[in-house]
Amino acid sequence: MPELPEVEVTRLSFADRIAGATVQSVRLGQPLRWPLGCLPAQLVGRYVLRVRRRGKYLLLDLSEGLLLIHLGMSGSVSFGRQLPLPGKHDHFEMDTSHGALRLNDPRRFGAVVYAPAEDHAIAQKLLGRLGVEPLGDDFDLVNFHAALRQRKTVIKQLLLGGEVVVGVGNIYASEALFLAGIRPTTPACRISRPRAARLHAAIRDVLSRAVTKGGSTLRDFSNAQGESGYFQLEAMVYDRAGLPCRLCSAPIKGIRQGQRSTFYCAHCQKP
DNA sequence: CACGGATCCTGATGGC
DNA sequence: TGCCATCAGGATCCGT
Repeated sequence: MPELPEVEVTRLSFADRIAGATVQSVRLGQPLRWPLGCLPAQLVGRYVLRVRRRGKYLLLDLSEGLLLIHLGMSGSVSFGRQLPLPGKHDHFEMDTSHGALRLNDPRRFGAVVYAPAEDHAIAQKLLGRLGVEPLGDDFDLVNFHAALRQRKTVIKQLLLGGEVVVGVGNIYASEALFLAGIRPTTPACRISRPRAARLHAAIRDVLSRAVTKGGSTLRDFSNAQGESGYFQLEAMVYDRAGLPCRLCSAPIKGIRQGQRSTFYCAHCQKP
């Protein structure tokens, strides 16, 4: 579910409300991808300074230390004073003076990790290899094209990898490549400067529009206030195999790349 | 080293 | 309240 827009929409939906709150208790459910890294009781009494985002991670700056939250494939966050009783897939809950923060994650690919302020290594291990933020000033065309030229991997896989640019997941990778007119199977190093420019613009465009629309999620995304972004942004190619291209009516192709589904229009997108 | 594949886990869906 | 195979928005680890 969560690519950059969904994570950012989640952040925006509770960052202001939780800022300044004091942690009152922490409850864990079943194990997530990684252990929390401290005793739940250790977080009690600290307060939440603010909530940032890096790639697909939510970063809660505490009065001492940092809490990293990743939503994995199926995670969603709720924050409120009157949450329903915890269900079987609620695997992290932090009660605060401003309300309860809860992670629901059926597949448990997500994680909540505490990084002590004095231990730089933990945050570094999770965040250290991440590429640039696509909606930030550091995402510039010259560096982007230079990075593409160094990589032999196909462009779809490179976008998903997150080492060049973060936040582009499986849906938006297909969508951005469609907008850029580039076939997902194209080796990154063979993309010319003008085509890299189109891709650069397409990534920013599709992600920023999705944030504005509240997260385009084509399935079950909802933000921390329970508001759904369902189908608010129309997919051009994602999950449309066999259906007519919205631009040229040619049938959309569905293929697999690295165990992930990819969709493209063979007429509108060139190798 | 860069790359491709297997892997973690639960739930939904569709064919039989 | 049928069974089985396949697929799902992520990211790490491991072998080559």
